[in-house]
Amino acid sequence: MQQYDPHAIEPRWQAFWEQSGASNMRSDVNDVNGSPLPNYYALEMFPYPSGDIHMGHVRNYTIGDVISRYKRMCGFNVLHPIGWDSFGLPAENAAIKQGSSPAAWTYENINKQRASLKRLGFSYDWSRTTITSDVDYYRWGQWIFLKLLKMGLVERRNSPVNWCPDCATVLANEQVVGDGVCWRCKSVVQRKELEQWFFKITNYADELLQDLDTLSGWPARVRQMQANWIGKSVGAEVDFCFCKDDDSDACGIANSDTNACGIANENANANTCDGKFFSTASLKSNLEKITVFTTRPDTLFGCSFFLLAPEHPLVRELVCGTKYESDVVKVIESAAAATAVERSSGLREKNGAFTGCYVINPINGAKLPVWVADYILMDYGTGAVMAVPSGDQRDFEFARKYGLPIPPVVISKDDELYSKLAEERQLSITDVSWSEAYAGDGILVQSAQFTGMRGGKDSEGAKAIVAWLEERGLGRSAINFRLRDWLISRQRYWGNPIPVIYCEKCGIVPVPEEELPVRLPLDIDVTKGENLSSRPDFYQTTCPCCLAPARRETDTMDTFTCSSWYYLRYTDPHNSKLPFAREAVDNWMPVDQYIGGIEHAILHLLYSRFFTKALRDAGLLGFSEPFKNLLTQGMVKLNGEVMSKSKGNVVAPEDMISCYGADALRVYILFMAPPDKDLEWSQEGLEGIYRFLTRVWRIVHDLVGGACEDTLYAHHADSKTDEQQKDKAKDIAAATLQRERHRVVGKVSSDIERFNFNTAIAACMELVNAASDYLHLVHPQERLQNTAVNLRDIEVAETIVKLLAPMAPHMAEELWHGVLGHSAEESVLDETWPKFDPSLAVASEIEIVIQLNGKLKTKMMISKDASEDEMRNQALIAIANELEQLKAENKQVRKLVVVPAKLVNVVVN
RNA sequence: GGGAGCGUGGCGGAAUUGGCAUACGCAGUGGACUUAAAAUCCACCGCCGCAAGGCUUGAGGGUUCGAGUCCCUCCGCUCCUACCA
Repeated sequence: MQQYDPHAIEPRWQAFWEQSGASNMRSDVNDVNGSPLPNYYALEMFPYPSGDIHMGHVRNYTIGDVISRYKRMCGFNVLHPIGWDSFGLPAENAAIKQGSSPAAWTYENINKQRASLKRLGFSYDWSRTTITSDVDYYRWGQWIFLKLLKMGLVERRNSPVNWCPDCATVLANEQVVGDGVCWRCKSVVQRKELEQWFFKITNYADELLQDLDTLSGWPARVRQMQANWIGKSVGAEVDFCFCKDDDSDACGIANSDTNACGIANENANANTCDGKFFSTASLKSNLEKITVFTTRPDTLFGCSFFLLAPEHPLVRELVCGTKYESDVVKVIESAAAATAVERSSGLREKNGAFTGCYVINPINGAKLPVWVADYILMDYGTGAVMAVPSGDQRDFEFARKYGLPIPPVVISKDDELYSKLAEERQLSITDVSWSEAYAGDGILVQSAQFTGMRGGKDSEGAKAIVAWLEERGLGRSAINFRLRDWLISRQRYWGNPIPVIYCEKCGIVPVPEEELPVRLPLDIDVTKGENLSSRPDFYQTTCPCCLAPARRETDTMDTFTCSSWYYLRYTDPHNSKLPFAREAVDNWMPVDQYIGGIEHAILHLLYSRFFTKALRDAGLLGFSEPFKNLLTQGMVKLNGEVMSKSKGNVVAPEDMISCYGADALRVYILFMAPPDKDLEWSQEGLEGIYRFLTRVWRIVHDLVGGACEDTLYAHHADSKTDEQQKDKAKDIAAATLQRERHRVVGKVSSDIERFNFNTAIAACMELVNAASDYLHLVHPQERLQNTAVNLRDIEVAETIVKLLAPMAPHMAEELWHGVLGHSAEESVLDETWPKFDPSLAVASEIEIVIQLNGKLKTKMMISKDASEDEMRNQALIAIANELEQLKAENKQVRKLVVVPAKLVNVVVN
C-alpha cells in the first residue's frame, strides 16, 4: 500500500477534471428513462480580485462545491460557474501604490486566484467564466443601463449625496455604513449637493418588500434586514398652510387669542388658508403650504409646533433678514458640522431655533410656531414634521427644552387624566405632568368630534381624521419608504463607463445601441492622477442627434451594477447579441442555491433583486426573484478576530494546501463548524482531519484486501483469548458495520441536504470507526477467502469513497480508480449517490430506556418490532424490585408512557 | 432606543418532532509497539464522591409522565440598526 500523499494525487485529478470537462454542464446527458436531467444552479458570490484568495473564499467555495458535486451525483445537471467582480477602486489604489495600471493589477490577481481555485479542486465550469471588466461583459451592462433609461428607471438629478473624500467619489446610501463611514475605506462621509445618476429602485420599494415573503429559502435575518432597510411606514400626508405674522410672540408660543390646542371649528377649518392668517408676500418661493408625513394622523390635535430640517431649502428663506436669522443659522451650521460620530452618540441633545413663522394646523386652525430642529432629517419624509410632543419622545424633549406646550391627545386608560378628558370631555389642557411621551395606543382626547375614539397607528381615530382631511383636500393617506434611489455614478476611472453624451443643444443623449460598447481606455495613467475627464480623446465626441461637438459622460457606474446581473450572464456567457437569451435564463434561473457572506445582506442582494424585477419588466426574463435559496456563511477567525492582512493574522490557504493538501483543508473547514456560524481556526483541528483522511486511505485499502502483511489489526484480534468470544465479537462487528453503512448513508444524505456538513463528516467518521473495529477482529485472509465477505467489504469501501467524494474529491477519485479499480475514463462524480435501506439501518435488537417518573432507571434490549404491550410488560419486569419497594410506601403505578422503539416511562405516586 | 440571534465539558461542537445530554473531533492521561522518538494502534476522559450514589445544558420559575428543546422573569454575550416623524 502506498502512503496517502495528497501532493502526488491532487494535481493529477485536477488535470483530469479539466481535460475531461468533468465539471461542465451535462445538457447532452439523459437519465435512465431517456429524459433530460433536472437542472440545478449552484452559485457562490464571485470574488473581487484583491490579491490571492483567503480562508473566507475557501469556506464559501467549498460549501458550494460540496453541494454541486453532491447534486451531480444525485442525478442533476448542475450549473456551477465562477467569475470575477473586477471593476472597483482598490485596483486604482493598488496601481497608484505599485506604479502599475488597474488592469494589470486586476488581471494578475485574477490569474493568481484562478490558480488557487484550481488547486482546491473546485468543480467549476471554466468555460463560462465571466469577468466584469472584460469588454464582452461590461458592454451589456451599458446596454442594460440604456434599457433602464428608456424605461424611466434611470434619472440624472441634483440631490444631497454622500461624498467620500478619500475615495474622491459619491457613494450610494447603502455604501455608507456604521457611524456614517465609507463601506470601503471607512473615512467619514460628507454630505454634498451634486447632480448625479440614480437608478430608481424606489419604484420597486413595495414589491421588494412584499416579495421577501416569498423567499422562504432565505435566512430570516437577511429578510428582516432588507425589510428594515426598505422601511415602509403607513400613515398620512397632512398639508399645513403658512402664516407669516410679524406681530407674533418672539418666543414662539401661540398668542392667547389663538388656542393652540383648540377645538376644531368646522366653519373655520373649511378654509384655513384665507387672507386672515396667510400672507406669502415675504416668501420668495410663494409657497403657500407645506406637507408633512406622519404615521400618527390620530394625534393631529396634539400638534403644538412645527419643525423643519436644518437642510430644508425653505429655512434660510424664511428667516432671511429677520431677527431670527442668526439663531437659526447657528443651528444649521452646527448640524452641518455634526459628523457621523456625533450623530451616532444616541442621547444627543436636540437643538433648534424659532424661525419667526407660523403654520396653521388644518384640523383645528391652531397657529403653530415653525422651528428648525437638528433631529429632523431632510432625506426622510418631506424634511418637515408636525411635532406632537405628548406622543413622541423626541418632540417631548424638544418641547421641554424650549418651553413649548405639550397638550395630551392620545392617552392610556390607566392615566389619571382619562376620565376628565375622555369621558367628561374637559378641554384645554396645554401641558402634561408626564415625564415622557406616551406613544402607545389609547383613547383620543381634546380632539373635537374625534374625542373618545381609539388612537394609535392605523386606528379608528387615525382613519377618521384622515377621512376628514381627505374630504377637504387637506391631507391623504400615504405610505413612506426609507429606501432611497440608488446613486450609481462614480467619479472614478476603473469602472463601466456610463453610456451617455452631453450636448449643449440636445441635452442628455444616450449613446446609440449600435455604438456600444463605450470602451474604457486602458492606457490611463492613474499614478499621475489621470481619469476619464483628463482624456479629451475619450470624452470629445459628437452628438448622435445633431452631430454638434459634445462631451461624453466621464463618470463610471458603481461596481454593484456589475454584480447585479452576472448570475444571468452565466446562463449564456458567450452571447454576442444580447446580455443573455431569455430562453437560457428562464431555463436556469432562479439560482437554486446561492452562497455568500452576510455582509451583502443589503447591498448586493437588494440590488440584484431590483435588477431582476426591472429586467423582468423590460421583458428580458420571466421570473421575479433571482435567488431561491440563500446560505450566508460565517466568517473564519483566528483567536476570535477576523483574519485580515492589516492585522497580520492571516492563515494563507496556499500554505495549508502545501502542507496538508486541498482535501484536508476542505474537509477541515466543513467539519469545524456549521456553515452559517463563525469558524475559529485551529491548526490541530486541521492536523486531525489530515489524520482522518490517512485513516480512510488505509482502511479502504484494507477492506479491499491489501492488508495481508499488515499486522496492525491482527494484534488486537489475537489478544482475545476465548475462541468463542472472539467469534461472537467478529459477528457483532460485521453486523454493526453493515448496519452502519445503511445508517450513515441516510445520515450523510440528509445532512448534506440540510447543509450540516459537520455532522455529515462526523457520520463518515463513525462508519470508518466501525470498519476499523471490524478489521481489527477479522483477519484479512479470512475475509479474502470468502468471496461473499470480500464483496461485502468492497461495498463498504465504495460507500465510504462515494460519501466523501463531494468533500474530498481528489482522494475519492484516487481510491475509486486506484484501489477499487474502476474505469479510468469515468469520474466518481458520474457515479450515483449511494442508496440505503432504512430497515437495515437498525439492529433487530435495540436498546430501550426504562424511566421511573421521568428519571432514567435502567436500559434493556428488546426486539425492534416489539409491541407497546410487550415493551410495557418487559419494563415492569425490569424494574420490579423498585416497584416492590414503592408499593411498601403505598405508591402504585398510575400510568405507563410508551414511546415505540425508544422508552417506557413508569409513573408512580 | 429598536430589531435579530446566542448561552451545552478544558476547546470546536452534537442532540431533525419535547423522549438515553455531551455524538464526532481537538487537547489531555495511561498503555502497546520502538534502542529512542515520531507515526500508528488500544483504553480512559462532564462535575462531586473511596464507593453506593448524587449533580449537570447562564440563573430562577412554569407547562408536561418527561424540557438543552416550549412559556414567563432575570443575567451575560454577539450581530445588525439607529433621532425614520
